[in-house]
Amino acid sequence: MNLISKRIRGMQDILPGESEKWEYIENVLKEKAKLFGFKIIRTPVLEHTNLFERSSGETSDIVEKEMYTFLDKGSRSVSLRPEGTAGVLRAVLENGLQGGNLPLKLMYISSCYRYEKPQSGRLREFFQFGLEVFGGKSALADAEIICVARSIFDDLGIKNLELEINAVGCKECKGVYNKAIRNYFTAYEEELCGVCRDRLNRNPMRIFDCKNEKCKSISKGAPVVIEYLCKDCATHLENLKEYLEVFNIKHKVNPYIVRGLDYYNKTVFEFIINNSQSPLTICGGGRYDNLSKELGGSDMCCVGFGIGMERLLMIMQDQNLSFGSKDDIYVYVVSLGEAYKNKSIEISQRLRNIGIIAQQDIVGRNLKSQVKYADKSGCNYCIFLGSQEMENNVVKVKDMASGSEFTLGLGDDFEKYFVGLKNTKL
RNA sequence: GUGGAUAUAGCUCAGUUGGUUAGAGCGCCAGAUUGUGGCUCUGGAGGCCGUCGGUUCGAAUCCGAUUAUCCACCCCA
Repeated sequence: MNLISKRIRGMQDILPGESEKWEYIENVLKEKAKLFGFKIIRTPVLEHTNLFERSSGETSDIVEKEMYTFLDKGSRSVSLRPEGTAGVLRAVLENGLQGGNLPLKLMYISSCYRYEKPQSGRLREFFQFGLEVFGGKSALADAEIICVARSIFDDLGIKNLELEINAVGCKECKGVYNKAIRNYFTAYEEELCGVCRDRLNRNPMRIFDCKNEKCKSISKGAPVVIEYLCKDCATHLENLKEYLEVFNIKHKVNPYIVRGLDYYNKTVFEFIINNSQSPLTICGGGRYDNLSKELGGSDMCCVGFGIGMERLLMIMQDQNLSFGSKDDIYVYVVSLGEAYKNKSIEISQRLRNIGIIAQQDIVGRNLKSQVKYADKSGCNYCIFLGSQEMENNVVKVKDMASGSEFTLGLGDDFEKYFVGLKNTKL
């Protein structure tokens, strides 16, 4: 086929067969978050570019080379959101929700965009599920969202999942620590890889992320943030650990977790899958108490996380997990000629009115082809409507699984029968 | 951004040293069976051989460029 236009690079069509899996996961995510009092927020895909420059940091890779940024017709620089948090926080501040009933708990499923080289599990358009709690200073807020994540993964049946937490300190302890760590790495400057030498000046903590063996071994001897926490930050971490105990959530402290976005303070955490060749992070988040002020808002404590939907789906498929079972009933109304079309429309409508999926022939096929189509599209029951049935005001019902047939009157019994089927299936 | 592989029907792929009108399996549509799905048989539709250019009497096949996809690296949620 020679279409005049094809899918844009890095974009994905989610077709029936696949879309049901998304629907299932999204429902689990939303329902679970609702149980903790989270409400859905929807924000625009497009934001002014400076929002992301401020939130992610102007020198971050995301802003420097991965954003879809362009001028709109009024010559304003706008960008497709590369992540979910900034837009949500902007919306909260702009609509004055920070002055309302706090803590405010919000969730979202957003499409996000990054101009990267596409690879399996990393497309240019991707979906992120996120939770944010605004106005929660206590470590209980941190613990609670971690608990939501943990419960979601448990509900989905994800295996080999570990929670790692860390503290990256506040402005003060971060400053002291950055000095210490810069001193340490400067001693090894010659041995570091090129990228890390650059990191040494810009953001030395990121050296921990390097996969270069040499850099890794040097990192091992480096001082860790936890040893440099101020009293407040240290207490916060201790409280978090205690709350996690109460929630009965296993965790370990990994002092080397440094998340890509540098707006985090105090708590950072990741859920990591350990069954594959290399560990894979499927959920990352933390506290970002300073971002609200950074964006020009009032002082407000924030904590949140994001889950990459594509990655979550991939892991579930790798682990052969179930995406729920469909308990819908689907009935196909087979009519044996044009003369019975109107009646078949009426019957289909009666079924839909009681919440049963109903289809009928709309292309004028013969009986055999109608049944074939019905079967292939997964129908549970076929209803036959022909001259014999019309005369007696009945239909013939066929159970497609067993192949058995019986006659059903078109009075009230008709609805009663299918409602009954529905109830036994639930 | 770097390297490697690939591109032929809706899908998975054959296609000889360059040689008539481009092939199979699956899927799709229909018939065999004028009131019944899964099995079988028969027929049919569906192709600018990714795109552009070059070599040649002749290109799906050789050469160049370009685009896209996959894998690894780089980077990163």
